[in-house]
Amino acid sequence: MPVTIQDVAREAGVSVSTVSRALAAPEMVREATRLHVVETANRLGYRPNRAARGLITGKTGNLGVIVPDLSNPFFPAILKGIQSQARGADYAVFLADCDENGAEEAALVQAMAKQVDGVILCSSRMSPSQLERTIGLTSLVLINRPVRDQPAVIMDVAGGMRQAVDHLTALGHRRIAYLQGPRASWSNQQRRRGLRHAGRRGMAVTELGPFAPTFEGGLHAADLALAEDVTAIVAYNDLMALGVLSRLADREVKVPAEVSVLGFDDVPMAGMATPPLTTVAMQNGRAGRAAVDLLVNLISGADAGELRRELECQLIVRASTATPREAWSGPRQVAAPARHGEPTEGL
Amino acid sequence: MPVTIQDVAREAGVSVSTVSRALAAPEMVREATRLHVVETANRLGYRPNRAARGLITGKTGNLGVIVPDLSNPFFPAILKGIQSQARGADYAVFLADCDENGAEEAALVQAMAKQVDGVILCSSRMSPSQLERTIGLTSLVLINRPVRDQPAVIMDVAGGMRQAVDHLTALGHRRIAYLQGPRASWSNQQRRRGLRHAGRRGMAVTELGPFAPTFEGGLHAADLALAEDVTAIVAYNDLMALGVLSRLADREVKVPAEVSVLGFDDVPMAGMATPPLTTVAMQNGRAGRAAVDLLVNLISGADAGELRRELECQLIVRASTATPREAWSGPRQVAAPARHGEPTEGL
DNA sequence: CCGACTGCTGAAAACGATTGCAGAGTTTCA
DNA sequence: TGAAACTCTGCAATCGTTTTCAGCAGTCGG
Repeated sequence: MPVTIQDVAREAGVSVSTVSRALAAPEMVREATRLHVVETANRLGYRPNRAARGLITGKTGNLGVIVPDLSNPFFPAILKGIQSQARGADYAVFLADCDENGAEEAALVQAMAKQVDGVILCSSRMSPSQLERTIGLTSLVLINRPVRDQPAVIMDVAGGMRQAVDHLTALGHRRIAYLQGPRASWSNQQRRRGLRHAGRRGMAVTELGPFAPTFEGGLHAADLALAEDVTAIVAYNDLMALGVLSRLADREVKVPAEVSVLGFDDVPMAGMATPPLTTVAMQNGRAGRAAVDLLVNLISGADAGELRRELECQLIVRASTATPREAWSGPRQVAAPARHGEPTEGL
Repeated sequence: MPVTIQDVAREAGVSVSTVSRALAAPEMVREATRLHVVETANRLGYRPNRAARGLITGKTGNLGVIVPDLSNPFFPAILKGIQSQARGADYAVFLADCDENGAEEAALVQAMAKQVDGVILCSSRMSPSQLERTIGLTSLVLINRPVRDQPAVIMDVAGGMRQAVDHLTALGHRRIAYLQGPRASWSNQQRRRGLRHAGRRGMAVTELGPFAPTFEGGLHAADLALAEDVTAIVAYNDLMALGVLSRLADREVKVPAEVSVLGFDDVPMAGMATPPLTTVAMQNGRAGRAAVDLLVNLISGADAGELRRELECQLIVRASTATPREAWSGPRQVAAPARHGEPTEGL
């Protein structure tokens, strides 16, 4: 029922080869013929069968994307970038969710390998050995997980952390807490690396955790952080930071008057929290687009292409950070008269 | 380089036909041969080329999914359901995001049609005529948008609204406001349909809007709602409800002591808001799974399958709704002494 | 003992595209 | 004018699979 290249050829009165060339290699056929063929193809609504094409060319015209968890708002943002860039390059996108499971992720790549020209792995959860085995199954581009000389898009998280540190230093903070995410994760390592900058700025950092990188993890971590003698809390990501904010509100600790809170990722919710969360924004959309560029280059064999793309992070200053009015120390008496310092908003 | 059916045949000392049958139609080959072939195939790591198979069977083994906007937390939840169910049925999933644009959506279906066996449209943004034209391009299953006798998964939003109304009635509310979402949207229509139930319960409903179904829309709507003489605010969705919550907090209106707030969707953030939001939960994961079931049935031509699947909604009572302590009326004096009614939490 | 039947296997024709090769025109140049 | 060079187009092979059809061997009934 669908219109094939044969139909077009018959209708246009030429051979299938000519049709194929008219559409794919314009310079190989006479201009008049080309126009005629193209017109006929359009009139019939011909669209080449990609499976058939793939069979002979060995290319599928598809890209695969694997994310650890779709319900983590961090990934849809990347996905949108991948989507739009892939569409522009005339690739379709296969999506799979590995449920934070490295083995599942490896299996998915394996299953996808034959149906795609390459795969983009977002924040891969695979173990190094799994990853090592997976490389070579198909063209791979990693996001946020550099491995040897594998093409990758990485975000300069350490740089982002340095911005955060400088921001807090400038405000006058001298003692801060960092709430760790999953200890093994590359992102967590990078944040800690950036934290070393704090020492050079004469700031004392207390590392707590690891905690679950979730809202609940933040609730949990908040109490521990309050028990430390710090004036600012830097959370592994925004979800945790939101948890911290929530817990502090419950305990009637004023943010940012008494404690400043800072997150990572700039998820959509960050700007809507009370107070709006100061956070380190990642360029997720651009990361997705860059990954597609890298992958397309890799596929087309243009080894001239760069192998690694590093994206800057950007501190977004909102209302959850301010100059430390006073250090928080020890448990607070619930009924203590609140000092209504105006919240220094807008900084 | 990849191992083909020919390789397996040669290695096993049989013909390609036999290999094909051994793997796909076990009853057509002798048990001993089958085992031998299967063993050889596994040993060589053979995986059939789906493009080649698709060429002859006319089936691709792929499903397409189109969502209006990935960054809307409502859709990833559905997507996860689609994912896992599709994987179980041995289908791969093509994903596309139409950026809330009906024309784009139609174009995407068109582009996908040849590469998939069927498409799932989540909350389609197409106009009726666009949709009408799209039906027939490929097998189509709709989520949250019933059209004629097209197979669809729909959520009983009206029923959910009735639960919400009953909940508020039981608490003693008599005057509520409903903040509309996009007026043309099916979801909005359904919520309004459910609202008619309020009349039968002797409750007065003020409909406001339409507003943008976003956090900002909620900020906007909150002020208008406060100007009405109501004790509860029902928002089109959770994002709006969160906006309302935020705005009310800014204006120092206590929720739920002074006004109850209620949302729809139960997005992950709803439970993390302060106060945690009472909301009508949709079974997104199940909706996704059901859509895949419907689509697979449709594809396999088993017309015996049901055409429409209706899923119940479930009111999740959290802390943003309570008995109306007093009606809100007129602008509040900012410095008025707060009556610290304990927030009746847990209801 | 022969024919029909059954159960299993292999040869070959598809599916829809791309592409190397060769042939048919047309132009160029001696 | 003839041959060479060059353009353009068609034929046919090819990709990896499924599926139809036919064939072979063995079994069973008569």
